[in-house]
Amino acid sequence: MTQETIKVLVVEDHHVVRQGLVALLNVADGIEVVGEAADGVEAIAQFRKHQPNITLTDLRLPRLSGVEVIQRIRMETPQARFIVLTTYDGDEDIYRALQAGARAYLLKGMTSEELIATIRAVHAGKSHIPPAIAQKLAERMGAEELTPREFDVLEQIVRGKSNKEIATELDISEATVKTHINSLLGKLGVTDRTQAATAAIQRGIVPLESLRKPGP
Amino acid sequence: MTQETIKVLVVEDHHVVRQGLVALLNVADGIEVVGEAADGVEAIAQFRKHQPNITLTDLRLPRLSGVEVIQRIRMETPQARFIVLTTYDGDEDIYRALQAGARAYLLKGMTSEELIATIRAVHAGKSHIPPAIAQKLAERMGAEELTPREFDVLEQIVRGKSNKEIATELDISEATVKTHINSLLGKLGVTDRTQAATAAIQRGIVPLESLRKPGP
DNA sequence: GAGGCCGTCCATCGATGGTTGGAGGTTTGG
DNA sequence: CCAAACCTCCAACCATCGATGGACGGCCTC
Repeated sequence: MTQETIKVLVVEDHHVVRQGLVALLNVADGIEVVGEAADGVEAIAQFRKHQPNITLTDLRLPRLSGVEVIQRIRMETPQARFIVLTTYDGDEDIYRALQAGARAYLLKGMTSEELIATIRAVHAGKSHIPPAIAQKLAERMGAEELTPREFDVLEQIVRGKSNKEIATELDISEATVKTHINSLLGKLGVTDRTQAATAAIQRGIVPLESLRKPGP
Repeated sequence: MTQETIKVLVVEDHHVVRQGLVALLNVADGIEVVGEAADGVEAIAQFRKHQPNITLTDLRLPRLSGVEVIQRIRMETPQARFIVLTTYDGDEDIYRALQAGARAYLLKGMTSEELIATIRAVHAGKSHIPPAIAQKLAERMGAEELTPREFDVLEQIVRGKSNKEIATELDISEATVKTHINSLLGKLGVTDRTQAATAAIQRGIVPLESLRKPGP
């Protein structure tokens, strides 16, 4: 069965979690951790260096997000295989990760047996999406895509800006802001800006970290 | 130095993270993991059974939150010592954990050396709060406490309810709702309900998980 | 080139939200 | 017992928001 060992790259920014994962995987039969990375840039460097069979990665990473890591690596190595392992389960994250080419999406709550089984399965060419995740994905699929402009407006709403402020910020009229809001409310399936803000956060459309300060 | 081994209870709901922590701690000198728990109720049972010197716990747990676990255990065993280890850094969480009697608050990003050093320090009777956390705590200290009623209203705001709906829900007049909102806006240092909602989520005043559905 | 989608703009209107400045009742703690 | 903090309610005002129904040019695709 396990005639060849599976080379795994572990990408995770929390030290203790990463060390734990490495420890877990290294005792597993036929799996060898060939590299570790604590952020997106490092992840790409480590990938180039070790050419792992499987890259196990978190989504929220410093410097480059997990999705970006997947996209960039697949540009140079399309056959690379990815498993996303994260705490978050916002629809948008799942969608984007799978869209980018991840073969599996696991939540950190799963057991190490499941993790190892998934690594073997993905290495064997299969995909694996747990039912709970598939469910969310299905919901997300039915939803309409926000246009770039609507996204800009939504972001400002989450930052607590008024229509007038958004108009100034994006250099458009307040009427236009209202138009965008109106259509994004519909797409998100909500009825006012406050609901839009919480929905955006919950679904991971606007990452909570981006709220701290950074202006455009 | 380490004449006696420190007995540690690890409370963490994510399997892989917990296994990782246990693996890390067990190789450390003078530290022994005497029990593990995946939720709050189990944590209390394990504590009673093993009487650990240190309880290392996450805050977000199924069934009983980390804060509740700390409070309940300290009722029967006031000298119990707690280290909170979490991914989240909302001001409110930090405040409540420390308030409940935690001796240290660490983010999962820290190295295993730091973790082990902190366990030793806390066991030796010291407290340890990293500077970044102390900073947040200081901010939170300057803020006024929300009254229970204001909290109720805030929760409804986060759920996207209108003033009228909140009035019905809490069985008070819309005027009263407005009064509460007015005063909570002031306390949170924001100017409208949308900002109040995002601030509440960011600071951990209203947990994001509570948004899924559960009515009163 | 016709139909779509997008982004921009507009006006109007009713609904909702936030401000101000009261006022009365309760509970709690010194 | 009194003060302080809380909860409740009110009215009336203005600002903001969201809904509606257009309108126009640009761009892409078929």
